Amino acid sequence: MSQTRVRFAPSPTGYLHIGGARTALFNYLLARKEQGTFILRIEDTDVQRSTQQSVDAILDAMAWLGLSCDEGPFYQSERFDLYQRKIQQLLDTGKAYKCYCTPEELDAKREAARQRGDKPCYDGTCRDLPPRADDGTPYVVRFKSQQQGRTSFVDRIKGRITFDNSELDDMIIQRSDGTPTYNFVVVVDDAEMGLTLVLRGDDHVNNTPRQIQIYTALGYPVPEFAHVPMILGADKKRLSKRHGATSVMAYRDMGYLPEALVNYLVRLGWSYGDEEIFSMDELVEKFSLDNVGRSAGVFNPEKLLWLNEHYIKTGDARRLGELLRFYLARIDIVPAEDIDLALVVKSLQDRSRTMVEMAQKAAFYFTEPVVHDAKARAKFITAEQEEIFAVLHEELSGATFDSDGVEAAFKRVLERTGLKFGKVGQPTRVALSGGTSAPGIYEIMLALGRERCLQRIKAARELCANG
RNA sequence: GCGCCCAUCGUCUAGCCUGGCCUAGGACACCGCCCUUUCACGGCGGCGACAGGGGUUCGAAUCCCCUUGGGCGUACCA
Repeated sequence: MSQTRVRFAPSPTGYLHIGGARTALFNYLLARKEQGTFILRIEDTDVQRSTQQSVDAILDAMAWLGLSCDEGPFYQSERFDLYQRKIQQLLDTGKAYKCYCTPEELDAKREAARQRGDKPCYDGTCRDLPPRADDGTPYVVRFKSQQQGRTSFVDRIKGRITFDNSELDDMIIQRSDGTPTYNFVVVVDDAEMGLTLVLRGDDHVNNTPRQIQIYTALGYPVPEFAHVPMILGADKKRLSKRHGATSVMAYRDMGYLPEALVNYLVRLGWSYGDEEIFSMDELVEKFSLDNVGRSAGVFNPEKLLWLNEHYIKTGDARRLGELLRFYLARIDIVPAEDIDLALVVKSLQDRSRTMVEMAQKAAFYFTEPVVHDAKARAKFITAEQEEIFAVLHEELSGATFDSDGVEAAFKRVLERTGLKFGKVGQPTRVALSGGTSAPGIYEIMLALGRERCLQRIKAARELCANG
């Protein structure tokens, strides 16, 4: 195990979204590649907005994607004592101070600054106040930031980034209710958990200089940073619900395979030459921050769909069969015991872009009696086809039910009736599946098995007779 | 407004660091042809980009500057 320690630190105020999933994935990949440690930390300092439900949703989504952590989940809400001590330490060393300005005053000052066209920074009213006995007046604790000079760091993705310290105001590290704020706890935790690299979203670059100052004030070593670009919608705006689903689990519900989402997400912002398809194992081997791009990427649902199609096409039929059960259940279908789901999957793998689609297309296998599409029936189940069904029934009765066997039986039907493939194939398809658009007829026969085939052909034949 | 970041086909990207191999490669989507028992799959081909302007250089997608465009931040959210 190497020294590399990274983390994913979501705040449980909703489900795991696409952007968060990619950040988690990159961290996970790095940890695995370097045989380091992947830590999961739940950032729930905002007690109001955090819910256990969200925590569970995030955990579920990570498990589904296959992103297992080595340590955690840790909950910041359980570490308030630690933060408290660190804040006191800062207060004691004069690196933080109590601020008695009210939210209303702050808002007014901010607004005034905006009016003047100035940067709306805290003006430092309480910065140099003499120590004051605690008389119950509410206060927040502010970090006394460096005002001279510059703070700069080398981002592993973006290169050197420099901020003028005059840009940084004294931010609040403890609210008036005594709870610590994000920018403070993130530093304490990242340091206490021994992170060697902080890999997170682009939206945090602006927080980095102030965080670096806190590391220094607290005497912690500063880790490396890597800021991954945002994911945008087609309109180049930050990805949100109006761009479609942003929840990872929504993709599972829509019939996406986790490996497809993982593959898509990793390629959005990272590349490895011209390669497009990567298994998790390959990613662990090939992933590197060196090939992560610096610019934001647009989420492209169609490419994700293509990848999903690919993984369905090449996936193990038995595994997909088990997954299919889940999607079948969602449309109230409980597969019959005697039908091998792997055969069903094999017949549909090249025809389904999502598992939801596969379940829909698979429905006919499990529906008794078969519901015939009206147009298809009018055209292919008429008096004209009665003989076909009769002969087919006979041949299938004696056929061996393997792929050579059913094919041979079908060929004999062609010989006996003197008809061409198409003339017999379509009626057969309709009789067996109910429609004209379905898997190959041999595949259907094998999945259905002899009894069901004979039953369905017989039913079709009866329909012919009845007009 | 101010600050930080970014900029190659519609989209994801290769190439950029270490200028010439780039008449800019791959993938998705789209279009066409082929294959074909339906629907699909597949195969082949096509369309399509270095944001603009200045430099530096024998030579720039690659280096520098400006402009433009976009993203992020600017909370007692994270």
